[in-house]
Amino acid sequence: MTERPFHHGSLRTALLDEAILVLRESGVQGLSLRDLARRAGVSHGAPRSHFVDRQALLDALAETGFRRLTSHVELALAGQDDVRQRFLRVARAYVNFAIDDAALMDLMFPATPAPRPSAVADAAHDLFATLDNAMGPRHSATDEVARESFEMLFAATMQGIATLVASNRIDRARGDRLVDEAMEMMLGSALATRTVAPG
Amino acid sequence: MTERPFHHGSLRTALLDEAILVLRESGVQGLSLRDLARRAGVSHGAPRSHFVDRQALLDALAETGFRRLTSHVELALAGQDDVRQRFLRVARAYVNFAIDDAALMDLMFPATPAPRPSAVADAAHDLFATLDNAMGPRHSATDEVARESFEMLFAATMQGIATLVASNRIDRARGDRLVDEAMEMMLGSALATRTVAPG
DNA sequence: CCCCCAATGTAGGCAGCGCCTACTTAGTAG
DNA sequence: CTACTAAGTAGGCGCTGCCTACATTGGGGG
Repeated sequence: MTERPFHHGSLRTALLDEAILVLRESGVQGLSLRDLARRAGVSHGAPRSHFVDRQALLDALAETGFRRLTSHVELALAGQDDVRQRFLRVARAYVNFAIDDAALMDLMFPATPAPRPSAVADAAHDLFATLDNAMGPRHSATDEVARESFEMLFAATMQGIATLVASNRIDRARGDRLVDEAMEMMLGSALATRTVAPG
Repeated sequence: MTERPFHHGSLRTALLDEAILVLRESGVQGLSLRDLARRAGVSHGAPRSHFVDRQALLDALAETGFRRLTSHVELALAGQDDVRQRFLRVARAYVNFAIDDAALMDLMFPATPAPRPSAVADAAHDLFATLDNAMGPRHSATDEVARESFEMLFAATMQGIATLVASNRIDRARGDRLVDEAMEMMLGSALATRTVAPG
């Protein structure tokens, strides 16, 4: 009577959780719906009840990726110390996430973009809104452009460092130092003084 | 008698050229050895004479990618104007390449790295050696670390900007401005003065 | 000059995959 | 209790990568 029940109960979550592990292990190429079904102990058609096709699974993974990254950033933002320390923590959190889940980042920022479900777009928006809030209150409308530039440059630099580390071009310790240097450079720049630390 | 000859003559090159187009059109997921064979007008087993498996094709693509990017950078370096202008041109060339061939960049900097043929590693090394030379003669042994940091930060930032543009997070024009701002920031930093423009 | 051989391409089979359809089971709402 | 729906099963289709056996070709050594 302790047989596996007909209904899994939380197959969708189980598939996503397992997919994250496979993604870390074998990349997106190694991700197969049938394999995930086997690992979950269900038939090969079962995932279709939760994901209309493979791309739907990848989109769901991207969404959870954005949400996890957002919560990491929020955690890094907690605390009352100065803006430099906070940004440094955010940068480290961002890069560490992007390194540990590099294949997931490729799903979040795909090289060949296609129209995405609004849930993914919303999750992505939330991440950048969080980064935006992290910079504190706005000071003037004219600095809005500079502020956005700074945010994009911040995200781009962290993403780029993570890419170099993930692809084994530089090792992790070197990447850590690079993050520190990048933050020093960015926070010391004129662009930053007009946005993050005015006056 | 004007039949297609039994031997293609330059199948390997034809496959690689066609693969670049498919890569731009459909990404790495859409790249199939059998499809490439069909496009080249040969049987589905023919590519095996030139690429032992699919990964070998991807590796060859990565190698040609590094070589093409290197030549773009070299072209951007031509000219006698000051180091700022040269670096700005290199940055634009790098970002434009990474945007136009974003899927190829993923093959060059894979999220799930595996041991790669020495030909790929050599081509990658050549690219970074070219970037290294672009910074002009070295000034002191103690600045060697700062110099490498600057190079890595340069590559990372450009790669990150390209990723944001390629994945449609920011548009191309915004990316162009971001490149300018990034270069202004990097060349104005203390790290740069210790390496690129000392004194 | 010719013949043999290595390189190149052909043909077919195998297992795994994504996607589709028809069917079954389980939980729930009326 | 019964109907309806969500969730899972089972099987088929065409595609893929990879493997093996075989055919064709062109070039280099006897």
